[in-house]
Amino acid sequence: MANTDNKFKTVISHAKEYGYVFSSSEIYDGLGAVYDYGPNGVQLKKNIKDYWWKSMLQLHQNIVGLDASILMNPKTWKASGHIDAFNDPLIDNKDSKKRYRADVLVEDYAESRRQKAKKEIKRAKKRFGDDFDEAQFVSTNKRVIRYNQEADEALERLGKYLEAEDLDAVKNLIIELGISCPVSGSKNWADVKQFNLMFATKLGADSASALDLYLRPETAQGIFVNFLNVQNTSRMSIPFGIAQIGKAFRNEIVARQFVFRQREFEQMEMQFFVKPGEELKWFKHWKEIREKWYNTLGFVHEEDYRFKPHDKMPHYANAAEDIEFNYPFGIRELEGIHSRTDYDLKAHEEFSGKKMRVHDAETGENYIPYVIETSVGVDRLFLAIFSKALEEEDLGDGKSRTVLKLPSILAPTKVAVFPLVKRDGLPEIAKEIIEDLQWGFKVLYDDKDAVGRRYRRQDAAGTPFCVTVDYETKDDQSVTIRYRDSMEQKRVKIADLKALIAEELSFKNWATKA
RNA sequence: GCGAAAAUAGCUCAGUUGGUAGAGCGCCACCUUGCCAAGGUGGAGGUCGCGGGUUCGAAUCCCGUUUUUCGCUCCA
Repeated sequence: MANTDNKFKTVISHAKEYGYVFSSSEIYDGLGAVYDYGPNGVQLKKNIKDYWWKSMLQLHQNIVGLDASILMNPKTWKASGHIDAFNDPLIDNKDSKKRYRADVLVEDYAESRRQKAKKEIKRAKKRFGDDFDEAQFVSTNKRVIRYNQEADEALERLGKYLEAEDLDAVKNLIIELGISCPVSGSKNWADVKQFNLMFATKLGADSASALDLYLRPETAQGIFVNFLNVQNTSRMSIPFGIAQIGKAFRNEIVARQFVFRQREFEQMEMQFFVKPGEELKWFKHWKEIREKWYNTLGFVHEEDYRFKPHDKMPHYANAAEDIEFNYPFGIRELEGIHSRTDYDLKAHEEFSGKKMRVHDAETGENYIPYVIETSVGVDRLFLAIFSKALEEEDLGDGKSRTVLKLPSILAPTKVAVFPLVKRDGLPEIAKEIIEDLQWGFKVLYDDKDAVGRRYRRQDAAGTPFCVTVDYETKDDQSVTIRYRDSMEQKRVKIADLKALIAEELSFKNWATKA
């Protein structure tokens, strides 16, 4: 445990030290859970997005792109269910001025009942020793039965009231159960209120007549409301997909764990429209595609990531699985793959009065397509890739090196070019090489310190290739290329350098890795 | 939000029972060296997270606050 804590801290400080991630407005003490991407970070993030975008758009003839706005007509969120579902019931204690989630208070109460039951069992176990029959005791002991019953009943009623959106009943339940404020012990509760996780804002400079808006809490709705536009203009027919990368905003009550859970975050989503009844086949299909995609980045199934069906189905889905990644701080969600049925398009048809349908040439019927969604958190993927890549590698003889083994296709800087020494015309040759390579790749020049130290510096920054110009270069136009991961060196002609690196960074080679 | 821990130079940290801020690395300049980091000389850089209080005197003690990490909860 201490190990994983350290690993996460190492990841965070390495990200800062090498210009990947800074905390936002840091000189003013930052802002809770908001982060900025530095010079290397922005490039890595862009490369991740490009790799995903190409994998979706270039490799599928039936997927097209879209960039919808962050601001949308507020009716969108009524139709999507966010205004109703993106709410948490909160309750304030009037004495302590503390705010709690009303449902959690009841759940904590139920848990404390169960703890009491467990205590009884423990006590009995001690008393009866080896003869103790736990199952028998649990089903006959009056106090244990009562505690467990009280817990079950509280949870059952809570569920019923929340379902009915009866907030007064939730408050009365809290009072009836005698739940007190964990801080002050007070039972002086205010009314239960719904807390909205959407960022509210206003459209219009005149605040009196301004329209209440929300920053989008997910990018998906931008795709759904544009469904007809895209379908009509791109000559797509079912099945086809719409892909989008963009920011979304959520007023999380608790935002934490570095860039993992932020209030402002970026999503990469593809909504795939299919015939009703075929959705589970496509659901499986996209799971496989996404699995292969992660494998091309060197992610290992079951070791780095796994598929996890949802415990409770979202309101819009009839099948839902997460891809969870093994982060330094635990296994957490990275991507959601959902079968959203016709929930969204149907709702938009209802609320807008516009037909969200496609024509089936075979049956002659018009129908609302079903949707399979794959949705990745860009910042989460960034963190997954970055933390997996960061290694403290043991080189033997008590030596080690810090190396950031980013997939070369994603690395911010592709090549660093060094003159072995800073004289005798070697820097000039190095700069000539850079002038040529920079048309294809992000290249960097460094002539400070010993060359070995320069290699290590690039290892830590994640640069996959280093090219060194030495005295031999002047005689035979050859240089050494040194590989970050293996530390091996190869002698190549300057003329062959560009093609060699292009091959290493080829999208085709990466995307078709097994 | 509750509970726990932390905050001193760009980074990692030291700083004794309160007595005027230190090291290593990094950075800049010069010298030296030259294929896997940590040679020499010189230099820049800190109102010790912020605000109060106690004290003749606070990085150190007390209170508050902000930020970060961990546990509980939710999501991409």
